[in-house]
Amino acid sequence: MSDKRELIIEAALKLFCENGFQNTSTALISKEAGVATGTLFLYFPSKEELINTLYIESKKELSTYLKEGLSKQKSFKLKIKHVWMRANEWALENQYAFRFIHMFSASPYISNVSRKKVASTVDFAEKFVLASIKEGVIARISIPLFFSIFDGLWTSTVNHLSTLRGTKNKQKIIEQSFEIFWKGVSK
Amino acid sequence: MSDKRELIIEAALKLFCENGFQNTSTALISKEAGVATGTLFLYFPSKEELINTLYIESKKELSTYLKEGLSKQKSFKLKIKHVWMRANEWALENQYAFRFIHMFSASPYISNVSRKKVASTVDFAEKFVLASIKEGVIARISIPLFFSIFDGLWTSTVNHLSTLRGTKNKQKIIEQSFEIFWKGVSK
DNA sequence: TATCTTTATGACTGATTAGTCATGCTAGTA
DNA sequence: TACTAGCATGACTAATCAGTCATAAAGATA
Repeated sequence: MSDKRELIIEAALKLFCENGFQNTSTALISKEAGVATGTLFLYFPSKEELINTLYIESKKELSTYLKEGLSKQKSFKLKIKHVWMRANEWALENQYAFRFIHMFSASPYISNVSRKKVASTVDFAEKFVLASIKEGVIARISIPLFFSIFDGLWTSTVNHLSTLRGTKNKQKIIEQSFEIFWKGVSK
Repeated sequence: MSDKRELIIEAALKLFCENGFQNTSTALISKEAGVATGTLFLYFPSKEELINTLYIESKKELSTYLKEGLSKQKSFKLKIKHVWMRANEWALENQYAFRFIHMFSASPYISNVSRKKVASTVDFAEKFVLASIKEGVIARISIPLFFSIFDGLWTSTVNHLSTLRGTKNKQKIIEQSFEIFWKGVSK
């Protein structure tokens, strides 16, 4: 992957988060990235494609990060907690990417193409969540609802964290939120 | 309030939800509303102001709807459940307004002005949530985190509901989600 | 009916923007 | 040094859009 492509991605993520899709022109992105206006269209056929790519790649990065070290966790609770902790860590370390995913998910830009391309983001979790329901570890709810709740709690936790200062404080909130989630979904 | 103003608000809500802020021109909104392009600017000084107004008025409507009949509920759990049920009902009945609030909250458009103007949306709940924490009914978490979690779970529940068919099914999910929320936050 | 006020219209404009393309640059090869 | 291939440039353009304004219609008042 080219150096300039990466610069454009970084710049676009930042500007879209700070000013929204509407108020971020391709010229501005190029300027922020330190490349010519034409260069952007060398790597991305259109602004919309750039936005979709940003989403797909951010989701992939997140997914990879969540899976790392997962197999070491033995119990279902530990597995889920591992994913929870890493999801929150990732969001704090990649604030622009996190906010972008959030913005994009809420917007109607999501094309069917991108929806499908990232359908596998939580695939890895589906198996053990299903297994846990069968084992009676967690309440009898549908998998999509389970993921939806995880996602909603994750998002609101991170949004809450961004209003706080202090690393220790944040760690405490992340643990607290997980306990709330776990109390809620476990049997 | 003028008739045309209302038509513009309805049209704008619909189009913004369907096409996003970027791909919805003021001309298109006027056309959908059945008024002249100039008329929009008679009621709203700018597109941005229109967007802000949409947010503020939707939030106010929601807030009013949530408070209705609240005083009849005796226990804290019943009060919160009342708010939860009405929040979900409102979202299903006002899908565009709900999606708009969601979109807008995720976007950076939120100006400080609108943030302040709607700060009172959940004011009414603050008192009895605080009281309940003191009474030991719910876990010792901060009020903002409590509201953040409520909001996150509400949003993800409604998003999940929109993928389903059948009123009875939906009602079941709403109850299920509330139980998860309540198990999570209560002591 | 005549006069005044308010509300509505839509053609128009200045500014902005996504995307193009002819040209330039750089690095690899011989 | 001469040639080539592909990356990079930024001035340019066709299209679009937010917002204006001169004009007109509709209501109100007397």
